[in-house]
Amino acid sequence: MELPKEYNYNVIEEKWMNTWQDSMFYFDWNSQEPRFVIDTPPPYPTGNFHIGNALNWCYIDFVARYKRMRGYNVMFPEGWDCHGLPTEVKVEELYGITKSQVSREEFRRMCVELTTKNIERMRKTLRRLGFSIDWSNEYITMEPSYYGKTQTSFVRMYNSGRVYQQNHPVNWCPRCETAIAFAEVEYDTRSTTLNYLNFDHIKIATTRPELLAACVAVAIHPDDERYHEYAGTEIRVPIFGHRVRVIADKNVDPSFGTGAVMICTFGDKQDVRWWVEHNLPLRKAIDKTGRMTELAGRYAGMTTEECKRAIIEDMKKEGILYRQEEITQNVGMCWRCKTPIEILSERQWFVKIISEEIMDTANDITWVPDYMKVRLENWTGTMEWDWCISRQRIFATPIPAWYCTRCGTVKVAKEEWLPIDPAQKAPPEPCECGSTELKGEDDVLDTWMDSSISVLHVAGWLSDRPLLLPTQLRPQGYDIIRTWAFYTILRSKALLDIKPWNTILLNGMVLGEDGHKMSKSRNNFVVPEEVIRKYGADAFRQWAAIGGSTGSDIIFSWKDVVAGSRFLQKLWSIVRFSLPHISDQQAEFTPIDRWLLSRLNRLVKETTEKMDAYQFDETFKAIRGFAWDTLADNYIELVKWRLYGEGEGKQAAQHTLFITLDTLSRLLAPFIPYFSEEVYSHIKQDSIHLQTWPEADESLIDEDAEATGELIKDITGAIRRYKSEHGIALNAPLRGIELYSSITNASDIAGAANTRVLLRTGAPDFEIVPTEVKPNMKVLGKKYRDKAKSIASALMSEDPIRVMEQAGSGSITLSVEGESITLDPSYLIIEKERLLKGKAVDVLEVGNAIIVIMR
RNA sequence: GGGCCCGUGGUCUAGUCGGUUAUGACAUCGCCUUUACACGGCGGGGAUCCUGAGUUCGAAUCUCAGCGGGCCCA
Repeated sequence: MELPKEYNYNVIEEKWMNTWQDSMFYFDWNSQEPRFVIDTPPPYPTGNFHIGNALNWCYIDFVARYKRMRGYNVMFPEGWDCHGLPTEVKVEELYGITKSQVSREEFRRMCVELTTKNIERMRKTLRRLGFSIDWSNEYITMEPSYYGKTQTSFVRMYNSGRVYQQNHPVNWCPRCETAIAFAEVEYDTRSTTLNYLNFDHIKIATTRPELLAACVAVAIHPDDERYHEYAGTEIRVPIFGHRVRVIADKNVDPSFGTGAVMICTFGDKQDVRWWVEHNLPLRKAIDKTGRMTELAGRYAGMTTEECKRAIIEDMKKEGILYRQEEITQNVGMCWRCKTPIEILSERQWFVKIISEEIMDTANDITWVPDYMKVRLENWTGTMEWDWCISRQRIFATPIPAWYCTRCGTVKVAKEEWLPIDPAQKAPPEPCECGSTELKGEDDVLDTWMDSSISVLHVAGWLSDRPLLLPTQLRPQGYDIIRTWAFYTILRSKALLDIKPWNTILLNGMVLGEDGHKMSKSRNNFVVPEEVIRKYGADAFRQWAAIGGSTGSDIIFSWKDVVAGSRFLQKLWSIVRFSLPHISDQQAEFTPIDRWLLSRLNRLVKETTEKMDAYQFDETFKAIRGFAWDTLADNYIELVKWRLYGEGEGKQAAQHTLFITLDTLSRLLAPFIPYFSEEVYSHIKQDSIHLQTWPEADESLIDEDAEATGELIKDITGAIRRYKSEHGIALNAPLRGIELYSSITNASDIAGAANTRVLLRTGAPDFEIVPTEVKPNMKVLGKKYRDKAKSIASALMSEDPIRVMEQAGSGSITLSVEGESITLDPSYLIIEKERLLKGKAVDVLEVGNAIIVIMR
């Protein structure tokens, strides 16, 4: 069968995509084989599987396919992390409504509908990219079967004291009107005004005069001579008139502003620290919508901005404000809407953070690359408050709790009631006080409460299956170490006291071609679908493999994708040439066959080691180098004459090609599944993806065979170059070649050169003239240390002819700085030139071989 | 302000437990249609290995400082 000249990736990829059965990649819950369970990141169903996800999934697929071929029972599940504000915002946009205009159930239904559609679109991209996902283990967090588990995890952690409800300062977005966790706070530098105010006899400086009503103390540094006499006294807050304590605290920076600061509830995190430490009262001046409360007197009802302007005006008039200056400061903002956050004290639900437990567990996990662990350490070290898990939103997992309207008791659901939406359903039993008047909790859970149990879900937690914890691999981007990795470790330990995974594999971010983060505004945005359409999934996957080392940021580059598609075409040409010639019949290998097989087995050994270390770039580059350079440009050129003829060695070449093609298909299978399947389908009637990874045959790795083969290859190359330089057609015969070398079988050289080759022993009758003596610093330096330099320069100034004569007798004696030194010839290299004695021949030298070409 | 990573031909990149001539790709220039491939082959040119200092017989590689870039965070 004649293969088409061009590799038509789109036709072939779609053919195999539609042929492959999902069941090929199902995890077998009953298997006795070693298992390899992957805690795949559940993407947010935006509808578009972006290129950063695609890089992450390529890594996962390389591993999943490789491990399957190594005999592991692999689970590569796919989850969807559905809940969250972005979908709420999108639904409001789509329907032109706000969420308060429809019922909660109706709004939730709209979100579910949109999410379902988005998931369907993203599934198509996942399939087209050739990912070997186990669709029998798909999960969707918005479904009751999943969020019921989220609720169970909540209930269990409540019962064990790891979840609690409390009035506590929380980060609050006044626009979204919800509490958020530290992980959701972004920081940006903004310029603002520092206002200097007269507080009776102390001057204070503040960037937030609108919080004057919330002032609960004034703090000064204990060693500050300007103020220390006032420590412990009371002072009147201007405008509002309430009296507050003056406290001394070493955390005050005396050089900032006036050296005196007002403590408010709450202007920033430091206020919260002081508030706790000095047991200060609470004054709430800002409400949940970002407006001033009754406490703010005549400013009540204003937004914080309006209040700030008004209070500044008033204070200027009254001579309280005496100076203003511009400063820059970092402002915490809501990750979603970029509104500056407030810190409000609210009754919220929290998860207790035990930093030591997280770090101990992290230390028991293998981090790839290892330095990424530091990011978790740094983040864990900065945790000051517990994780606030309640959110004032709709599209999320409901908190399964009720409040008794009579006695106020909080009733948390029993496990057997779950899943449940307390906003819609009353608890099946009355309050302890006997009342059946219970109001359901309106708050919902942070979406990370869903996704941080992904690992428990895939490991079979709360199912009738065995619990497969710890799982083998967590693959994820380094940008979500402080969230997903952190929370998952926390939850796995809190719920089951087991680490979630043995290994965490981090991928970098994908940057646009200009080296910046991809964004629509920079116009450097590329979507995977566009790449597939132009060059196919296998070319895209090659970019993911070789774009950079694991963990580093990777620039998307069209030329890498183009290079990938060219490699496919090159491979296709190799296959197209080889297929009519391959044979599984054994035969006596020639030196060049043994050379190729040795290199092939070395490749298998090397790629196996690199795959085990998750070094995809190095693995793929090694395979590509072998296929392109060793196999195509050298081996095939050397054995063509044998394959075309009918003589001795034909069978050996056919069998060598067969082994090589078979092995190469297997090595390529994890990276380019479509191409390797197509090739293998021409070799055997079976899927490459059900085959085993090749094993290196150590007996075929042979230094001598490689040295001999390398020499044959280099000699042939030199002859080819000679022809090229002399304008001789590459297949034209020469008059004759005489070869002085260690080679005993020159038939492939003769075949490739299309010229008779006479093997000669000894050396041709040339005059050998040394031209230069080079010291071998590697050995010389080690032995003679600080003397090496002067020996080297003495060597180089010696007469090369004299040195060569001495080297012939076994040792070289030199005078170095008045001292006589005897060197072994191995300490130096003598560059030589061979002069002809007027013969009608050309001479080429390759290593120790001398090629004499009859003109 | 702290932490992490990175600075290698025009561009991107390998190498780095110190040691001859620094890897490869793309681009560029020259030659070549030889029955797998011109999306190819062969060859050439092109690098202060960011800067400075130190350690060492010897530094792209180790140490320190600086400059520049990216990311995470306060």
